[in-house]
Amino acid sequence: MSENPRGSGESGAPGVPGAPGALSDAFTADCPARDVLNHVGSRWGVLILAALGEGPMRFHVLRDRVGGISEKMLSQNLRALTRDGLTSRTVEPASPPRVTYALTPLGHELSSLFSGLVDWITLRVDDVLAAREAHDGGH
Amino acid sequence: MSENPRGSGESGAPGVPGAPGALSDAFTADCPARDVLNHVGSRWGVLILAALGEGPMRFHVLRDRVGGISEKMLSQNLRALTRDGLTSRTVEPASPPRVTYALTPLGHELSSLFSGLVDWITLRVDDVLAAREAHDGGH
DNA sequence: CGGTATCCCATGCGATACTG
DNA sequence: CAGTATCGCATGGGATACCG
Repeated sequence: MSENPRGSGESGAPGVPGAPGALSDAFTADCPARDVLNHVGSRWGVLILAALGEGPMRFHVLRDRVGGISEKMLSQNLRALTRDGLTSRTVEPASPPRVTYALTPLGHELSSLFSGLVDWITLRVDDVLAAREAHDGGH
Repeated sequence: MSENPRGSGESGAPGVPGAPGALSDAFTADCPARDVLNHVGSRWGVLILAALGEGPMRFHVLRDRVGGISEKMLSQNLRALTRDGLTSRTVEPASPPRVTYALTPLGHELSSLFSGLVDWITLRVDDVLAAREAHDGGH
């Protein structure tokens, strides 16, 4: 994403980025919170964290659990999540190398939120589909 | 929302979209739930729904609230969300046209989840940043 | 098994301009 | 005010091939 040319000219928006101890929320364009949101709320981030909420998993198990993800994307997202302190990577030295990913305490909090999201979608997907058809058909 | 429920777990045969009685969750690649997740969990979808959780808003107010969004993206996302039955679009016939967007009951449920996410990020962004610096510095 | 590197295309998204 | 249309590029992300 690019810089916001208008800067922080938000009217009434809470949080001034850069101010010491200021409350910076994800609604503000130029603040770190937005960056974290884009990481974590990416196409695969949600599913990976939600999957790891079910327990630690090895690479291929995780790849299996998150349907449709490529190894490249899994690896890439996992590195980003580990860098952000949300997941941990543990290597057990064995003849077949054994790498396990797990949630950190920080990641566990997020995982709970995302599990809630996944659950909501499972519950409401029919309603959304019905609304979509009603909208397309009726219009 | 759920603490850590296995509610979204796989029950029986996974990965067969359209199978009668099959529970289709967002972990499955080719199911509608995944599609909904990608819509709703997009870069702007989260912020738009979270913003509308504060109350109905007109176009430019919403554009102001969601820092950095272009009018094109706002319009595009708003149409998608309305099509999915998550937001409503109300036009008041006036000399300056007055259009107000609001959450539907369905959208309100999602908005609550996303507000939780935004709040979490606001709370934990410092921890993530610290972890990132520790990772980069130590590496 | 658990990755990384390269190629390449699809599309998300911003900038700009135009409309009712 | 509240959008839509068009252009163009940066990025996301799949396919494939290769490495420890």
